Amino acid sequence: MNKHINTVGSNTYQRIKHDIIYGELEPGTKLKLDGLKTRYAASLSTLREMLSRLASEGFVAAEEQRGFFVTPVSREDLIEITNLRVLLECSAVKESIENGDTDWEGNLVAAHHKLHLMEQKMLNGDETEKETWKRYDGEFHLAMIQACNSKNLLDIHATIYDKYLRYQMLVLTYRGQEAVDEHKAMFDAALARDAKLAQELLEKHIRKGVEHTLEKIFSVDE
Amino acid sequence: MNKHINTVGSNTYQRIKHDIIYGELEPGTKLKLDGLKTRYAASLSTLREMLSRLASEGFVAAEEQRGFFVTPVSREDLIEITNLRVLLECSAVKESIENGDTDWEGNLVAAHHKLHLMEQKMLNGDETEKETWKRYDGEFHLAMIQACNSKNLLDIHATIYDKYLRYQMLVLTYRGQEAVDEHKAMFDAALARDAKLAQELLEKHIRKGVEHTLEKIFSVDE
DNA sequence: CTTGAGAGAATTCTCGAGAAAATATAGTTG
DNA sequence: CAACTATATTTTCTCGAGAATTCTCTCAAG
Repeated sequence: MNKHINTVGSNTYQRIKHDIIYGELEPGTKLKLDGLKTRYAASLSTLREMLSRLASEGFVAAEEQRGFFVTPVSREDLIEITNLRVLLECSAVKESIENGDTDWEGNLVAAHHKLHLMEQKMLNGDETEKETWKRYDGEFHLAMIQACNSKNLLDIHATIYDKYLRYQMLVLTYRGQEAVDEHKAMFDAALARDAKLAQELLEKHIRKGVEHTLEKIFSVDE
Repeated sequence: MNKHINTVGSNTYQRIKHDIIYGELEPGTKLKLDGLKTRYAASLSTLREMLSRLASEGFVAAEEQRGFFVTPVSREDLIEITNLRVLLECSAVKESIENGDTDWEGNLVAAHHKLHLMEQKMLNGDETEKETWKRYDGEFHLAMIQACNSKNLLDIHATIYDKYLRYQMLVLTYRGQEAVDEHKAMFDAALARDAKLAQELLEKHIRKGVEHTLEKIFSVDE
């Protein structure tokens, strides 16, 4: 299915990134090279190379001569990430709806269908595949903006989305029917080529989801 | 003045990045590790680490098992970069104008003053310090958005701006009095706290500058 | 009881060497 | 002469070791 990238480097890169996003490496944790060496079975040089990459993407904080840390989380950071996501994704969805061809529509229909199936599963109480569900959610949002004609924008968006995803994983709340309806409404607006409506729905959708998250994570502490 | 970072790594990182932005390493060039090793006097591991970083920022293209290249330039890419810069910088300037405190105003006044002095020099035919001029230009634009309250946005903007700068350096045109007036108008709008006007002026300013560049680089070829 | 200095330990930073893969070259066959 | 194969060369990828730096703990002085 998905091509297996076989260098030690890109493998550990993906694993570390995954572990940060999905909370297995907790925010603020010191990433000691020697510890990572045993955990990921890679050499110091290789690890440094990948940590450097993750640092420039913002998942890792690097301090000169003092090592690497998992980037901490904070209320302010989540708000910044959210605003950026709204800005980028709303801009992209407009372009995408205006430029999208038949292939784009096809992929969008498929992505929404897969997401919808998973959402039904979740509504029925099956919470065994939260990670898969979130992946379909991401793929649906990506399908919406795929035709925006800007590789640069899609790249930046992907990173921002992953950062948003990390916050989601810290609580992993499911808004239920409400979110399902929002996805459907956005999907319909996109097929109807109503860019303005899609933008409005998208912004509300994103902000509502994050409010939910903000309350749960940063209600008392930090 | 500016603190000298002394590790071999960050030094070569800065030098390679500089050489890419200022065209000393031409777009598309194959970056052979062994060649870089002699040029920058650093080991393979260190070089790989820094090239990986530059790759994830988009200044270098990395192909699995096939090495590193200076990211190519293209008309489409410049247009994408421009649209992103407009999107990010206009959003940031609005926030900044609405939130900026006295410190922000002070820095902005200083940045505009320095830029203005340099522009006068350029108008008088002194073109010996183009790099300094472009630095002041960048610092002015940064000063405008500095108070936007989003580290994430400022980070992304900085990278996008550097990419824009590389295209500028490929031609290095000077629009003269026109650009000077535009800077002044934006500066005045910011001090008058007229966010909407500042946004409009900024978008026009950016797009005009790029049109100028587009014509010169991609008029015939590629 | 706090503060500072200094030795020792832990950690990061940098390097060159060997393994793995890709590219270029030469040789052979149809 | 073209196309394929085998070999040689180049280049990337990965690793562990040693140097440089930071951190930690102990102990003494005020």
